[in-house]
Amino acid sequence: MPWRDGMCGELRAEDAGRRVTVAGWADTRRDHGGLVFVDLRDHTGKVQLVVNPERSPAAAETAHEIRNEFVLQATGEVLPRAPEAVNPDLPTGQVELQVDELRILSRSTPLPFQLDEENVDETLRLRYRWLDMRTERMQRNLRLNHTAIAAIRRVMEERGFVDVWTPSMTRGTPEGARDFLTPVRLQPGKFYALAQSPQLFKQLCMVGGIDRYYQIATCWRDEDLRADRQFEFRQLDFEMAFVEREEVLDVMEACVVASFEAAGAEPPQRPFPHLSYADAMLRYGSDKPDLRFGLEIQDATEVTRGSEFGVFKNAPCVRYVVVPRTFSRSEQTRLEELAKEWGAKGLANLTQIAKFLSERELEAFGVPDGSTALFVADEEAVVARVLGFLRLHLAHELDLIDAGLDVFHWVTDFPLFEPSEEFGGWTFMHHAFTAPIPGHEATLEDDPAHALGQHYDLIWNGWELGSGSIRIHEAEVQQAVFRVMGMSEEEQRSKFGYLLDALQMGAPPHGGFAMGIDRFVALLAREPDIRQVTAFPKIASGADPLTGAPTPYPDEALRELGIRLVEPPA
RNA sequence: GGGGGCGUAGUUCAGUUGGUUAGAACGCCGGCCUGUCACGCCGGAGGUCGCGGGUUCGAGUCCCGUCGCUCCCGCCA
Repeated sequence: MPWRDGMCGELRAEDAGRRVTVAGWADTRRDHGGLVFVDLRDHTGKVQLVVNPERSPAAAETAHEIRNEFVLQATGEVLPRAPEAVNPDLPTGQVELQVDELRILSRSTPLPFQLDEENVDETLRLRYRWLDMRTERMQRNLRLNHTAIAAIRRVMEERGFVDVWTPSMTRGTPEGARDFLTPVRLQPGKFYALAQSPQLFKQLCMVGGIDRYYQIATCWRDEDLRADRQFEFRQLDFEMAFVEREEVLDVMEACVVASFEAAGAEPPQRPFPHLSYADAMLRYGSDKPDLRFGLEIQDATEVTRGSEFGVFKNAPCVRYVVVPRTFSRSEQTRLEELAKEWGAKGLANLTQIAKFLSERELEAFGVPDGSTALFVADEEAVVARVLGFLRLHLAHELDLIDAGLDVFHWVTDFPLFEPSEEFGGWTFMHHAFTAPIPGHEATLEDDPAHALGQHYDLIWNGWELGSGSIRIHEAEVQQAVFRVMGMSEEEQRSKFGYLLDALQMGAPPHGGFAMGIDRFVALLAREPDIRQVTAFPKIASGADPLTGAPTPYPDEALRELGIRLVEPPA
């Protein structure tokens, strides 16, 4: 005897007359004293059970005991409902199951929260995630997560990618995010790090002739949690040998489109538009701009050079945004406060500074009536950042974003290096393995500031979905990059000797990409954070409210690992 | 590390200028009910107002501290 031979949500008018056994959870019970109605729910939906004491006295007796979320098994006859009893709000509303046999398979205590209640405290939901998972929302999200990954795997399969498992426990990378450390009993005093990404292993797969590698890879980073960040997350990680950038982007776009189609959503148009890093910073003040709205940043540096207006006169960079409305005195003050929080010295409103400007300047700005031009003058990086934040802030404040839009685009040609605030000198912008764009190999050591890399980011509505690059496949170039970062020959050997060795033993040109799956699925599900598409996420404090982890360990266990606890830093 | 928001019944919330016994809805318990579908009706239980201190004749309400949750900045190669 099977537990069930039909699914609750799938019964339809054409099933009338069938005898079926269904099993699931008691969603609601309407006990009329005689007749009892139970909405029985499984992951396919709900169906109404009718327990009639005249038809089955034993089932009726059992039915009175039913409470919310009891697990039930019911056998009976699918019958069409009388016309006036049809429930048009339920896909199964044409029929109901007249119950002959009813078994309570499992009982439930009253729940700590109601499944149909909205805005339930999230820590409580996570503490009892197995209940939360029964809601339509979580069922939809977890299944969408699966659907997207399944679609991606089909794309990779069709294109000849090979799923190769790479280690979770690996060598630490002190210059990246903080590592999660794993002590090892056999090697006391030493630590593995949980992989922040399979980056180097997938490159080694290319050297090993795998040609096209992919993995849905779990990655760990010990940094503060956010709406779009957890300690551990999965990424679609792939790498290809003998490819140009466009082939990599093509694979990634195909995965995005396939996921949309599998999810039953309208996929974005391909190919996705490209935007250079320089353009993104100039026009949007961000390397991951949200392109669902305008408010493009305008450059005024040429026009204001030598201006009579003191603030503009000697500023290395002057830019502005034109906002299609005017602001009150207090609104203007508030915006200026925000600009200062973001690092600006001030925020100039054109109408207030017009008296200091020349005809030529005023003409160049050409602000229409009813609009406001807001200026920032400072170092270029400060101007870009402040106007970038301001642009986003105003778009939300003034409701300029069409929530129905999905804008995908690439940002390309990133600088290879950025000034290192920690050490002085230079550090890489993304990672140390990105190849310079052709022609920049020779000069990168003399002029690191202007070396561009073959790096690309995929952006969806201002969220960075992932990034990739054409990698360095020549040991000399790799060593030049390490030297720019201030690494000695010895340091290079000790940290990355295995990579340099591999690059000297027949490394093909190669490149790849990594996309955060959870972030992608959260956006696809229109959820505000990745916890809503993750089965068992941690909360912002870094704890797991369900299991109570992390927990202290007894001293004996630590001693075996050669570890003694000290007071953590304040 | 810094800034903002929140914390009242199992849940979601209300709680006036500081004023008697802290309320509602849902859930829960008991009773009635044969066509309901958020069933209905009657009755009932349920509170360390996050915690600690202070001001006051009197604190859910004001002040200080603290804890928890959350969003953001830093951080996230």
